[in-house]
Amino acid sequence: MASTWQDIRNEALRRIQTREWAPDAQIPNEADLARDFGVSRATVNRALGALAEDGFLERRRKAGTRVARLPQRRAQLAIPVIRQEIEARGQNYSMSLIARGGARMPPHLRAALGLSENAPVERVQTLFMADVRPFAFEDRWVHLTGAPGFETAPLNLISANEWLVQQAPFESGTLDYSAEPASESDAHHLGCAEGTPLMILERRTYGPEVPVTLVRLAFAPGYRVRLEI
Amino acid sequence: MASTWQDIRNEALRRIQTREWAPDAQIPNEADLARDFGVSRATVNRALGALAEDGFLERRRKAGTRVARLPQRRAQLAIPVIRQEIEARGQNYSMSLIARGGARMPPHLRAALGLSENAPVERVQTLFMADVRPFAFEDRWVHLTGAPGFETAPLNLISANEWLVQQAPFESGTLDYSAEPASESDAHHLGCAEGTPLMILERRTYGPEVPVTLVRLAFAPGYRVRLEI
DNA sequence: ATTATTCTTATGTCTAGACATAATTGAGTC
DNA sequence: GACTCAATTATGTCTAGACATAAGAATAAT
Repeated sequence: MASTWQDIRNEALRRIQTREWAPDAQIPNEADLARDFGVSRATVNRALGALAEDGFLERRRKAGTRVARLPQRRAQLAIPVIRQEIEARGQNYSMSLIARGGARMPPHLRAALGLSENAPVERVQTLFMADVRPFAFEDRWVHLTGAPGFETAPLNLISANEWLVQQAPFESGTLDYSAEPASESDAHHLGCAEGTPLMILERRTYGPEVPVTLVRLAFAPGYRVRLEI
Repeated sequence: MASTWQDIRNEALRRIQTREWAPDAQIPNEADLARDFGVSRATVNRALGALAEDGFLERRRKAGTRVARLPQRRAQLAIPVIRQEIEARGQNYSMSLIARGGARMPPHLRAALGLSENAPVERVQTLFMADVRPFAFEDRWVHLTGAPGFETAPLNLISANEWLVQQAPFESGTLDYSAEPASESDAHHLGCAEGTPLMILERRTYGPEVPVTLVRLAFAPGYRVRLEI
């Protein structure tokens, strides 16, 4: 008879899915539900809050709670830390630093990250291997003001990715996946033919104050991005 | 002076980011933090729970709370409802039913969805347009037991996707993105050269009891999947 | 030494009551 | 009718206290 907040959430979800609570319709308020279920209002609040978090319900003070018109579910992707991704497959992770240095950053990339003309940047190119096969080729620009100490990071020992995750926790960012033909450089490093369709990830991350890094990752052919719902 | 649970969360996050609470280290227990911050334990619990949800902390009963070794942040993707995606760009959505009927489903696809040999399925092929340009080509298999009434859905008026979302709310599923060369069929419908790199989405959805649908979506060249953090 | 059993402890959750806050509703005014 | 302002109301959150539960730690039995 004792109901946990998960029980309430499951029952509410069932009513949504069976359309007992129709899309866009108001559902009873917390106080009434609490009475009906025989629990305290805090418990109902926890349950409905979780469903709102997951996009099944829309809640507004005074206006009440309604079922989302399109149950816009969100898929979650654990941000790829390449080492973990490789190790999760039971393969052996390794990486090698291909190139590193303060190159001139092309204006369109500068603009994409929101950097001024003379902001100090460093470019790092890394190849990641799963067992003996190339897994991904990374071309990264790091804004040194946004990642102090990066110039002296031992990138032969730890990948730029992991160094940044540990040393310069970011606040926000975007990931953009696209399908593109392998460039000459991609093909060379990944050992595939030029023009082969590759999954490309472009990632931008921003710290509390300034942009931190812009990354272009080219994955070896056959790579899949999996999201669970 | 009054602290909300968000204040506590922010302060905890600050300590994590400044490494005042180092990765993998234990942090004080809820009771102590509650005393220090001058709030109730429930409030601390709410704050730390949120940080655990976001992957900054790992919590286990009795063992206590520790800072995640790698703060594995999760990116969220709003599940693509194609009409919304097109309309969000300010373009005009339209679609046309290319083919529909009860074809024989290839064994490997059957297996992928977990269907038996004689489960009734229907195949639907749809082309989605943004303004006058092809946007995506959809090849969908629907398990009729999992989506009762689908045989008579007016797919010339409403897309299979929207019909299913509204009529057969699913429980779980997977999305798989990959980069593949355009097949002859893809190229024909999307108006690109065969072999052009395309973003492919393979989506499987399952109802409470049975599999519902397996979809392969080929997006026109240039398509990007964007995730926000 | 190894295994089973019993503390012990930190998190997980529920309750009842209270106040805060946003937003709609309705009343009163021009 | 259009506008302003106050009343109302549903959600958001806090508190203090309580019990539940998982799992590490200590103890007892093999």
